[in-house]
Amino acid sequence: MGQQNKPAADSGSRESERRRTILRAAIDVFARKGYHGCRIADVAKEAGVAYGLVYHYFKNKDELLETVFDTGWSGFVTRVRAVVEGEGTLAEKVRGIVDVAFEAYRVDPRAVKVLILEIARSPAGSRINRQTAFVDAIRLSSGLFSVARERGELRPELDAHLASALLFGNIEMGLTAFVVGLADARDPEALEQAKAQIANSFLYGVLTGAQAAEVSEWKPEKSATKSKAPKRS
Amino acid sequence: MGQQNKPAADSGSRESERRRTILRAAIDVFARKGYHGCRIADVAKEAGVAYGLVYHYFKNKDELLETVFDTGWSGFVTRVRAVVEGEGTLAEKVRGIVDVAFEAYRVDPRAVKVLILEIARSPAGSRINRQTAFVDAIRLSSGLFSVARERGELRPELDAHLASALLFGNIEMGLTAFVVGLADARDPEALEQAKAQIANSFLYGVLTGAQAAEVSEWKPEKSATKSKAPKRS
DNA sequence: CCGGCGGGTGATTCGCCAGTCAACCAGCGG
DNA sequence: CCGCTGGTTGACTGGCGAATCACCCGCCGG
Repeated sequence: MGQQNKPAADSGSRESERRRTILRAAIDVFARKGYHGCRIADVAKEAGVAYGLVYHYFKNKDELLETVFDTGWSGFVTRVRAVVEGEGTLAEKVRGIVDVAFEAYRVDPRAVKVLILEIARSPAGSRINRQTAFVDAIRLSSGLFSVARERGELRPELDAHLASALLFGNIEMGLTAFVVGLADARDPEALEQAKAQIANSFLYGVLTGAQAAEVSEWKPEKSATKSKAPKRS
Repeated sequence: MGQQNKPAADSGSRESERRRTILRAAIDVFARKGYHGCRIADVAKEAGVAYGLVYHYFKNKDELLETVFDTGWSGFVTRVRAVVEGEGTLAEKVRGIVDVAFEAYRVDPRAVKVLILEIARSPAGSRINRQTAFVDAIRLSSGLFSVARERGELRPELDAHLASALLFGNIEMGLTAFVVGLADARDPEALEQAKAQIANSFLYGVLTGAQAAEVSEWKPEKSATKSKAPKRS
């Protein structure tokens, strides 16, 4: 009986509704109690399904986490790649990447929380090398910086990898501030502002003088939000 | 050496030799296998003591982790505070903070690894709010930036808290690169370079033009020796 | 010499939770 | 109407590991 109607088999295409429900529930519970702090029973209850069903769709707890990771991360990387490979100046692309990250957070804060808090730094355990994944993202955008450096847009003393790492460091820390509650996540104003500040200070920090001058002139064009924040100086 | 009675009682002063051995072992094992991946038995074996003795010195596994955290983090914060409250320009202090972090890594990479990978972002679980601790550090140095902004050294549109968060984000990401193996930790040259790049790109990113100009002139005075920043006490 | 005390030991206990499995139920084709 | 198939259920179990506890031993004071 070489049968393999395993729902997991055709990944991505049309997984059952149930599977997605469980995945969703897993994200929520992980976000609330952490991977180690949550029981499969919790996930099942959250999803409103029987305990055993979780194991019908996922081999084990690790695979569940792994799937959460793959889903979220691959979506992110895909969008980042689109930005990296698209048209635009370095500055525009950097802004683009920051946008992607913050948009992801706006759309689904809990998923981002899980990615940041649970997965990004997590020691040995399951098979997935999240470190590899993380490193891949850094490498992906580091190409951007090598090119820019050759063009003389980047401070020559900067290492491309490090620059890339710093960008993600900034983004991650900015998001962490929200995740952790340092900043108010429900305030869209705050999000916009943080986004702009992260991109700007990173660009100022990394570009050569000539390029940096242009940064100052940049204004957020699409004011989906209200006018720029009145900053008291 | 003098002998002391309740080991746990007088915290910090002179805890028994044994207690410290166990703590040390815990750090090593946590660094190797992660908090959740390690058994108390592993810690005991690593320390070369009996299983039960661990419970003689620590109430439970959580308290063990908590102690690791407190020890490492408070040391770090103390040094950071010294820098913050010491003499010097903003740029010098920023460099000082970066120094403190990297020096800590140089001295005890494994402890730093545990702090970064296991504790810094870790969800609900034990009592300690590491998040609070983290936030405290950010607040601590954010004062630096408020002052700097009033003096006009800082780009006026920057939020002091965010700037501070970004600094730690940069540092953390830089260290993570080593912890994770992206960069070669055994190369002291690489460490020095990363340090300089982090400090510089952050400063460029955050300072006003006038101040930033001075950054370019800065040179690491000694490659082998540490900077003038108050190093270990 | 005795007894008590505090550091030190490690087999035992005990609760928890991932993962299993037999039974259940809807639909459907014959 | 029957029986098969595949999604669905939840009681159950097996192992694992945190925490306990009864015991050990060297020292000190009386």
